[in-house]
Amino acid sequence: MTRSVETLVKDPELVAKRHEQICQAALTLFSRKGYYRTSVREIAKAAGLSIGALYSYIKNKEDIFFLIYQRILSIFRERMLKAAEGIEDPDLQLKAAFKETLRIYDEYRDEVLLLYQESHVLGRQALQSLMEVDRQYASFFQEILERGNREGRFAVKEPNLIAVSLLFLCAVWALKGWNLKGYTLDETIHHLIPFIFHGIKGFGPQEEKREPEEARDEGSRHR
Amino acid sequence: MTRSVETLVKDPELVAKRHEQICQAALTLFSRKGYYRTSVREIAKAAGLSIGALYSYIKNKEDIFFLIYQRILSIFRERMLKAAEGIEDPDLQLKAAFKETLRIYDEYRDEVLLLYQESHVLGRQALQSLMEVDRQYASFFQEILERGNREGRFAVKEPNLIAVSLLFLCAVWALKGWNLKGYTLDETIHHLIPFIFHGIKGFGPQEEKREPEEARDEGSRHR
Amino acid sequence: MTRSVETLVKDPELVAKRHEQICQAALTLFSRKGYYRTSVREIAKAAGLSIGALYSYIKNKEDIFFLIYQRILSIFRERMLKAAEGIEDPDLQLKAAFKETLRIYDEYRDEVLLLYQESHVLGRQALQSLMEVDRQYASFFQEILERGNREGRFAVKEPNLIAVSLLFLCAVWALKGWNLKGYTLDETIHHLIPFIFHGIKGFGPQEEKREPEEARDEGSRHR
Amino acid sequence: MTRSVETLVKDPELVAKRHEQICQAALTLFSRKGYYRTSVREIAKAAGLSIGALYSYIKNKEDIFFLIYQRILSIFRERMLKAAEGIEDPDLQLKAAFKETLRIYDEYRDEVLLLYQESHVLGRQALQSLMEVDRQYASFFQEILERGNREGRFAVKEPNLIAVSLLFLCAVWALKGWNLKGYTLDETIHHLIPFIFHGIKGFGPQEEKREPEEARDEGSRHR
DNA sequence: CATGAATGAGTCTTCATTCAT
DNA sequence: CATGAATGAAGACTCATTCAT
Repeated sequence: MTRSVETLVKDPELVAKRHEQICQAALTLFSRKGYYRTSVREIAKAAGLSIGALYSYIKNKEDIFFLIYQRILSIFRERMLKAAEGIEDPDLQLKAAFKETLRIYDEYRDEVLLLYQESHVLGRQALQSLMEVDRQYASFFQEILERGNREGRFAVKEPNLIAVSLLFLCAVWALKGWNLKGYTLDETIHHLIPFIFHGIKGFGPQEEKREPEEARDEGSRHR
Repeated sequence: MTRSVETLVKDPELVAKRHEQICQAALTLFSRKGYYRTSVREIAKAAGLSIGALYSYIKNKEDIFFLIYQRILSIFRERMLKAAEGIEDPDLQLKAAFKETLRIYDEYRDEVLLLYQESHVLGRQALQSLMEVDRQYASFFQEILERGNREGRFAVKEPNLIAVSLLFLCAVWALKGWNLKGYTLDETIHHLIPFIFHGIKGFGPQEEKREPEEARDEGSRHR
Repeated sequence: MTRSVETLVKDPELVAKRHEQICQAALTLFSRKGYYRTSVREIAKAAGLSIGALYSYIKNKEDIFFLIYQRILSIFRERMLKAAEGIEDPDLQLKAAFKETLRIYDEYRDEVLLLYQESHVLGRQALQSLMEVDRQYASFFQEILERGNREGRFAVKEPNLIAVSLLFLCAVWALKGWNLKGYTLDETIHHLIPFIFHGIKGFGPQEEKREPEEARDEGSRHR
Repeated sequence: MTRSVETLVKDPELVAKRHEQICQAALTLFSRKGYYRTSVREIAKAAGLSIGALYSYIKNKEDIFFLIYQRILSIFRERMLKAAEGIEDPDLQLKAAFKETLRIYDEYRDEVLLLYQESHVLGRQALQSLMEVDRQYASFFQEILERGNREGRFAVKEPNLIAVSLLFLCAVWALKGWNLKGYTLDETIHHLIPFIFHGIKGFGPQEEKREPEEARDEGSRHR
């Protein structure tokens, strides 16, 4: 967060445009070959820039990673907050947040993998801010849980711990997808939510509130 | 699994001893700096070997990674199976398996991190076998769940999906530990298990079976 | 022939210039110390390039060898064909071809030595094309011999075998020069030609056709 | 010649036996892969010795080459001298010497190739002595030529030059054999001798002296 | 005499980064 | 702003040779 990518070029629009190109190109390459196996030359070529030009928009190879990572975090946060905002019912809000996060992680699976696999590329500082974002993200879940507790809807002894776990669980799909090839994303969501709510025992009260707007694809038929 | 590390030196005892040294040294370095930031020279020095000597016990830098990864997998499988074998009650067996896995992941946190972060270092083949092991590991959880279902103790619609998720959840501690600094390992286990059994609703039947032998550290007092 | 040297740098003129530098430098070193005893670093230094720069004009160390060898072959073929073309009289044409080849081999003695001594550096493919060129070169001699036979001027039973032998004989000077230190190149040519025409018996018809244009340096005084 | 291979082991018989093993093994490898591409390890293994043992019978890798080369030279000289000794008639003696040399070169083709291709491996000293042997070998041909001249049988203006050329010509078969695949060794000899005697004109007196003892395989029928 | 583990200098090669044009 | 040639430090790996057992 504190850190930023210094550019030689000053025109902010151009910078934004170029950064977009660079991220696009680098992400594909990083996903396929990993950060270290990808050379700056390749990124430049894939981005349609000369090396010289590339280096007018970044200072380091690390910067490229940082660029991607910044982009991801802002997208994630934004989308998730938007998806869950204004929902009063804790059950529905948690569901919405969880579902959206899974969807995002699915959509940005490459990016998620990158964050998990190559985050050590980032220096201390950047790593700290990544963790900070993660914590914020988790605390968003935590607040829902706590509200649910207060309203007598949840019975979560350690909301912090469970929030972190829930957020982490969202990454199963992205990180262990190869182990879940039998399921679609929606099926995964569909079956994961009851687990989250009632565990493997699954004998909690069954009368769930319906979410009218999404009844088709994952609705409340389950459990 | 099929693949093995060819060595110039033939004495198996010496090879084992040296491989131990190498793994020890490499693991520390890999954990601290990542695979690519660690040079073979450093590993050699840390292992107390000359580069030449090191290279008579491995063929590649990749081999070093493979060595570590082989070691981890065999340890994990063995310990987990032993910890859960012979337990009749599905609740207790699942608890035992889950707890042991978390404990192992804690004990071998560096290794787990390595597996998650640098596994792309492995070529196709090795990667396949890693996935295979993961699948086996998961299917062990799956069988417990299925037995629990049959005996009317669990109500898990998709044992496969949930098994993968449970296994994945074991990695929270190792991968997100920095976000759980407030908790000890035992606390984490202690609070995660009810979540797994009853979800965030937590209103399932509360009379849990005690595990006589381990009542002290995680017993059923909670909830 | 098919194979070519890929370069990172694209400007063809620059590439040509650098390749020239590299060949020059490498040839000297290879001649003095052999291919394997010469390090790429030395070549770079001798060529006035940094290693990095050198490697943007070649892909391999082998490429350097290939470059030299390509250069030699094209020079040789061109010069020899030009020297002998358009001569009607078989005696004179063979003489011209033989003399020119010896001259070339003298001028490019280092290169010839390299071809004989280090050609095994080349992979299968390049080796094949080297042999092919050699065969073409020999078949040029063969055609002269066959025409001489048809015109009743030569009596060569196996033109192919003798052509190969003649071409090979051209390499004496380059390969066994140290054993012929008493002779100049011209003396060598001067005395080798009668041997080729009449053998050690040397009692063939003595009235040789003069070659007006070169009467001075090697003329028909001999025999 | 002056130089010799120092051995740690003192028993001369054992040394001789081991040297034999080493030469055998090394020759095969050198022929296939060249001197530099062959590692001492490989030689040791191929010779059925441990590296340690190998190094008790040589001081250097170069020594191995020297060993082979010494062996070749002594064999060559011995066989050639024996083959030609005591023949009075210069024609027959030259023929005998030439034929035997070709045969030797054929039999020891690998070794000949080695001498031509890798002789630069030898240091100054060894190289000098190799040249010396070559000179001696050539001067043997030279003496025959000179005697032939004196007896009015040959008309060789520069016996030295022609002797060197003749000796060199013997190597065609070994060095350019791949270009002479159509011919057998005997055919090659059979057609090369008339060339040497009468050149490409081939119109010298045809009444050749027969060599009674070898009339079958290459006799004077030809021409 | 034999063994083979150990040594480490040296090899080829890559790649992030700079800077003159 | 763009280009891309140049730089050279650093990396993985090989291999001749030694020496303790």
